[in-house]
Amino acid sequence: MGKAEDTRQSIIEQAAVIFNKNGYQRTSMSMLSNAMGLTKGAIYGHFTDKDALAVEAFRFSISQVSRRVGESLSSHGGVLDKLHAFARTFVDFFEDTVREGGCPILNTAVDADDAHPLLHGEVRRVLTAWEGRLVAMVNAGKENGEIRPDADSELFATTFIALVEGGILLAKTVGDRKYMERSVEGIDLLINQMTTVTD
Amino acid sequence: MGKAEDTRQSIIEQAAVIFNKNGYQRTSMSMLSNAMGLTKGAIYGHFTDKDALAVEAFRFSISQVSRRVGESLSSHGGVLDKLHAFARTFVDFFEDTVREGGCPILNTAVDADDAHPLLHGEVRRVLTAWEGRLVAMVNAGKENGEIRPDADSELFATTFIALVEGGILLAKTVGDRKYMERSVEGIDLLINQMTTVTD
DNA sequence: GGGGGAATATACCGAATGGTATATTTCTGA
DNA sequence: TCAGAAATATACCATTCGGTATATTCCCCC
Repeated sequence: MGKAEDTRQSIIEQAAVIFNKNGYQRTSMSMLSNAMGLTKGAIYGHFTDKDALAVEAFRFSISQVSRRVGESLSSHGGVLDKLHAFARTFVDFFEDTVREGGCPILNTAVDADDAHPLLHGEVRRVLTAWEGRLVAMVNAGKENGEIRPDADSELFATTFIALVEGGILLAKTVGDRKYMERSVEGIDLLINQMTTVTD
Repeated sequence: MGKAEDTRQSIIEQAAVIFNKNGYQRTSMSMLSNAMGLTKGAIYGHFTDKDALAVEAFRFSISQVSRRVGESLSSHGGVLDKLHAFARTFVDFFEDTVREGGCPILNTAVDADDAHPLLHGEVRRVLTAWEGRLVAMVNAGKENGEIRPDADSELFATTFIALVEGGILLAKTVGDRKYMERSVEGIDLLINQMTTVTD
């Protein structure tokens, strides 16, 4: 509704970047409040505690990525084209991703280990949803004949995600986007394997 | 030399696990000292500050992984066998890895982001060394005829590392080692592609 | 154009942080 | 064996942490 809701949303969006850049633990409530020109009292008026804000911030980050991916896929008709575009998105937005602190899934998965069950659950849910989406795409490709019926959709989904996240890790850590490009090239290879007959 | 050196080494080895389990930031010096039955004064007698200890602990963790990998590879003669065994090692030791807090490379790369240049440099060095080792193995395979001369060794090295790290991330976060197995299966596929003629 | 409630600021809490100066214990070599 | 040095413990520092009670300001509706 009114101003309060705007403030709340603004806190989430700003916190999302700061959390992602610095990690959950290194991000203090004072850091957040200072960065957005508010006081801790104001923030705690909108969120019960640091964890609750972190969860909302993480969800927002994920929704942003989903939006981008959705836009990339919408301009492609075939399943194969969509899969290639899906992978290519992570190369296209690599610089933006780095600027905003890296992949929120990767960061949160490592950061939220055991110590933060709420965040851990969020990441786990996002990862399995991502996997399910890829499996569904491959199955759709099998139905319309674009993909061989005996292609292993689960194997593909796992390697897709692993290559994307591993590629981001490598590229960001070493500081060279070529690692991201190579990882996506590897995904392209796997996509092609699901179409042509190989033994 | 004497007892002091033993104590120092013991501190490093115990700190390695605790750092890896809890992350750099969440691991406090009191936590470390309590866990190993020492006091902070004793630890600070051996290390100038938390960062110095963290670097030594990271190096120790890496040396442990290297040792394991080295043992796995030593029993295989051919390059292809060595590459398969290299990948398989990460499946074989997956449970141990999880028990000790996950992959130290993955954890430290995400944790040491910008804020800890020393640790960041360590991870970067380890990753490029890993890449170099893989490239060298592939090149050796080209020379002895096990691998096609036109195989892309850099592409292979990058996807190998990305799949291993991404696989660990997925398997540990979702809590199912099948993701690790699938990632390594993906590596096997890529190895086979470098031997048989495909277009 | 106020009155009232919502939104924000202020000031503080106890606990924990990384780190240190100094006291005490333990080990080692002559 | 025992003196001196090396290793460890004790007690403390200033700062920061997440969080909160209360005071103050702002905004919306009658």
